[in-house]
Amino acid sequence: MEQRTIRPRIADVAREAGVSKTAVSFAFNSPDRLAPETAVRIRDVAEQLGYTPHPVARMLTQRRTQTIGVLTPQALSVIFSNPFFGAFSEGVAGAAEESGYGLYFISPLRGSLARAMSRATVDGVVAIGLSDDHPEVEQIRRAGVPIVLVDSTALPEHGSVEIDDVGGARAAAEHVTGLGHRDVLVIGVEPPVPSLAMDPDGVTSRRLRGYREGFAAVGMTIPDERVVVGPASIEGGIAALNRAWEDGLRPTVVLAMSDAMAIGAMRALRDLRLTIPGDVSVVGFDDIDLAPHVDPPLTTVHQPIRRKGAEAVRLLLTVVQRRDQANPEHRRLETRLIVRDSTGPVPAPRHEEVAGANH
Amino acid sequence: MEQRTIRPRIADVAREAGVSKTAVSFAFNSPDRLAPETAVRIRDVAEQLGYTPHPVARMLTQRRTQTIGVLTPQALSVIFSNPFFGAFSEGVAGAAEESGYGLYFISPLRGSLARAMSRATVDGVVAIGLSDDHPEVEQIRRAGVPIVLVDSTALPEHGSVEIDDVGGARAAAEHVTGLGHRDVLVIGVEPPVPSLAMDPDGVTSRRLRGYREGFAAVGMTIPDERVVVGPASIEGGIAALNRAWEDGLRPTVVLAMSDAMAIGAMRALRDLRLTIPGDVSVVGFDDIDLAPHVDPPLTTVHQPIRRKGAEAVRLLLTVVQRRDQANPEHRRLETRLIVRDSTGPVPAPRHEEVAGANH
DNA sequence: TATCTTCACTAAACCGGTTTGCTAAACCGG
DNA sequence: CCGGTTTAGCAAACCGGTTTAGTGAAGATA
Repeated sequence: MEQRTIRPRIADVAREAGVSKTAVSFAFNSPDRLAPETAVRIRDVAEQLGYTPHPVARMLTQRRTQTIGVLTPQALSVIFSNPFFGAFSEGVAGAAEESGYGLYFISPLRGSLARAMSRATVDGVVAIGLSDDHPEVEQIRRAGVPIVLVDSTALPEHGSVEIDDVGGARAAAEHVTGLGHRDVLVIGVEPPVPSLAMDPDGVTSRRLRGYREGFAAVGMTIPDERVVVGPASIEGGIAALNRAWEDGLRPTVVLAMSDAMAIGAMRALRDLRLTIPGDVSVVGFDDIDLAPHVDPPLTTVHQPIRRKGAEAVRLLLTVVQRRDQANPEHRRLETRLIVRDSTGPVPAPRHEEVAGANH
Repeated sequence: MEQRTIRPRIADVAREAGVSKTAVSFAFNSPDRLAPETAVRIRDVAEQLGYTPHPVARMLTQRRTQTIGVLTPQALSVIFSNPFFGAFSEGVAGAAEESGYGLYFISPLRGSLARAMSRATVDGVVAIGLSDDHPEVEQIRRAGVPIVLVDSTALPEHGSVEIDDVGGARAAAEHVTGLGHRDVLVIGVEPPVPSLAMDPDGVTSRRLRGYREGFAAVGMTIPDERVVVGPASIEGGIAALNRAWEDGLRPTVVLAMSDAMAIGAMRALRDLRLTIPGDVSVVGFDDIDLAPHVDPPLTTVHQPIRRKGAEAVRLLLTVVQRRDQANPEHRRLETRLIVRDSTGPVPAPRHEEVAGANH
């Protein structure tokens, strides 16, 4: 019946209080420029009218939005299915809130990240997993907003936060080779856009390099056929492991690049009537909160997820607030292997070994 | 050295292309009002200048932001520590993306949710767990933006999505009473703001009602001393259980109102050298993705988390897009008990029973 | 008493777009 | 060849605020 109440504008308050728009603006933003009683009166009128400054108009004149964006090259609905991202967001949100910034999530709009970016009203962006071979990276950068990259170092002119992927992965590999394992399956995370070749600077490549270094130390290589990728979720892990299994791979250890995938892999292995770590050992990556609580408690590479998010925001805010793009900071956080119960010594060769598999 | 490049404005494009601002605007928004070749020329110039319409200015004139907000009464950094919220966000994000809407997270700004709200540039809000006894709820509603409530029915003039909390909780209680349990500990989720009394319409109250109904069926009551609350996280569960234990409670079953808390409780119980479900049974609530994978697989009340988020967005968008506040829709989604391995028959009375505890 | 400040407030320009109302030229049928 | 319609594009108003550059009166200074 009654149409939505039109929100009062600054002019309404001005008229009602018998002052100019300027005075109303002052009453809110610099009350000291008004006689105290005038300021109070104006704010009373505003309160009573239910007036509140229109945030969009305010953004326009102040030329800033007090908002930072979190840019993800994949749909949020897939990103959020990885528990890692929840923890990362926790770090981002904590640092943003602390500085009074709002949080806006930017993900591809009708297939285009650049389009989503141009729609976004943010003062700066934390981009997670945006590799420099992303087809739209140039357009995104041309938007001219400050960017901090997480998990991709490729663009040195922007600040960045990364972790020691290679070191962490190597430690994982050394751990399992030390247990006698030689037959490995690597489960990697799918790059957001199917590039022609695998981005050599992406997380997957870096961690793979670490795994290979670890195996190289005992004179082993990890052939490409032993590497399978999928989305970083439980489902992705299940699918990846089953695919490998159907391809005839019979690893004694699975190195997964995300805990969610590791958990999925464990599920799939169990469904194949295998025990962990009796028949197959599994190592994850991330050390999400739940890693110690799954069955069995997951051996994994710990990374400081929350801190990664928080640091990224702090880096971003220094350039946003100082308008100072010069010599951006690159920060690398440490990783470390956490040995729990999903890894154990290589099992004695099984009788019913499948012909032709893994030598 | 070089200051940040000033982004080109519509007037720059107009001048460069030798047309009016109007023409440029048309070239982007209604190209059919221009001669085809003119439209193309203008867009070429724009492209070459790196022009992209200023999103804030556009919002101002179009009087809409193409963004929806997710309102949480607690800090995002605490909200995100509950895996439930990741899944919920997944649902929200999926539905929002599908309709071309951006996602903005609104959480208290310097202690005030209303302040955060007035800063937020959104066309509508999905409010999760906003009870009507929240001190700022009136101010928030006065902002006049469409709101859909999730997990709180208290404001019938807004659309809402809820679940059958009572039924789910009752089923959980019936399950454990059926196993012979009588000594219960309820672990509830802390309301966002410490109200004077417990909000009778909050999730915690509703689920507690369900538990009580289940126990009432076997002639038992759950006294208030058997109910302890805390933040809905693993840590919160650990703390809650330990607190109860120190208070001398020795339950044979723990009913937790969130899986995260249930997992925390299991951890704490193990650290007390108790087995699950041998010594103590545990039931969760939510059925997060990881619930089947923890040790032991968690018996819990399933709720359609993603769908809850998606439905809320869809409800919101119908009122946002139709500008139609009339007879808002209230949707209730089903819950169901999923029995896994964290519950079992009540154990035979232990020898070393602590004097004075639980009869 | 004349001039200089300070104080309290305002009119107008501006932020960067979109939209409305209009005009001049091209087109069209009779 | 003339009046009527369409087409292509423009000037100006507008969205809802903030900020700049004053203005007039009161108080301070010489």
